[in-house]
Amino acid sequence: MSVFFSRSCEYGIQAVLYLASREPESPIHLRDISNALRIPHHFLSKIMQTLERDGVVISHKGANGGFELGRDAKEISIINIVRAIDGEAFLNGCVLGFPSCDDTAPCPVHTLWKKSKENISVMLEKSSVGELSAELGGKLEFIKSLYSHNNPTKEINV
Amino acid sequence: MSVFFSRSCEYGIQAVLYLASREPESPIHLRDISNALRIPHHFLSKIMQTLERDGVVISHKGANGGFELGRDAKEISIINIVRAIDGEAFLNGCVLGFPSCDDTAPCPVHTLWKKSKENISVMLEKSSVGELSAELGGKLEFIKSLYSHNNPTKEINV
DNA sequence: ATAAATTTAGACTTTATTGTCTAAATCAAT
DNA sequence: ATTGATTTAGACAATAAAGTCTAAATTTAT
Repeated sequence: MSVFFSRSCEYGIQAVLYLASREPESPIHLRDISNALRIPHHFLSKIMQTLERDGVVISHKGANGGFELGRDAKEISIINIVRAIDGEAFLNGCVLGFPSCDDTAPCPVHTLWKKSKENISVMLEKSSVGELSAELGGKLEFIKSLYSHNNPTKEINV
Repeated sequence: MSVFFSRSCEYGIQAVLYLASREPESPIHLRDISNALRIPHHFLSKIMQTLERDGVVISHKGANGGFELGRDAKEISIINIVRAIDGEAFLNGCVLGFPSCDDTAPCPVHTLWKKSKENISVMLEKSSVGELSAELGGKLEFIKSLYSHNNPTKEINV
């Protein structure tokens, strides 16, 4: 697991990037996403529901259903996904776990950690998933390549 | 819990900082540490054993036993504690969980994350626990103050 | 209307982490 | 030697996170 996000959150970010990479197709079936990203189908289902409630994605039920981005890809940042899934507390709190650590009673690494947090916030806020997927040359090639070393052809979670 | 370290790791860092802050006293009883830091006694015991195996601390059994730093406080960095407890993988791997993300096949935030990682590495490597506890005006006052809002006097884990 | 495809819901299982409890081993002081 | 204080060991429990399974609800297409 990432040092930073829960696995649910990782999956959510991956799925939204995948949707962005396939625009303007839509909607995309959950099974397409879970197959492409090797994410357990029903697990991803719950994550997508969370993102739906938060407006990050829109779901369409029934035959020919699926998911699409909730708004323009340029208007969705990673932070929106993280907030929806891991909540607000992910960048609050002392990195060493001291309960009352703050600017007035800082823990030993408080100042250093603050700088790192700023960098991370920039990473999460400033780039939209539209930009992120476009930078990679668009489309879904980058995601496919990220799995090519492991399971070249096999589909799972069927 | 921290966004970054396991709770075990948080406790380990806190405990080592506490030892550094009380130098040159030694050894310090486990119960002193767990009381001061509100850490479950036997849980901390296992963490200290892990740190002992890694040479970060030295234990003394029996009456008048306790723990002391395994070497000069200037020679111990947070990274040493993290490596001992959370292992090597904590800063490896893709922050989005893509299994083959690397410089040649980067995920969308690979480059941005790399910069953040560098900042965090500096934080963890460059400052020794000696410096960190000294910067705070020495001694353990900073740690006491970090709990003063909660349980002013009560001792737990007895 | 019916059937097929899909999302939604919720119970359940598995696994990892965190925390608790009891007892044994070790050492210092008397 | 005995006692008391302490670390060490390991079984166990509680909680949270991750993953699986079955069935219901919804929608499109025929």
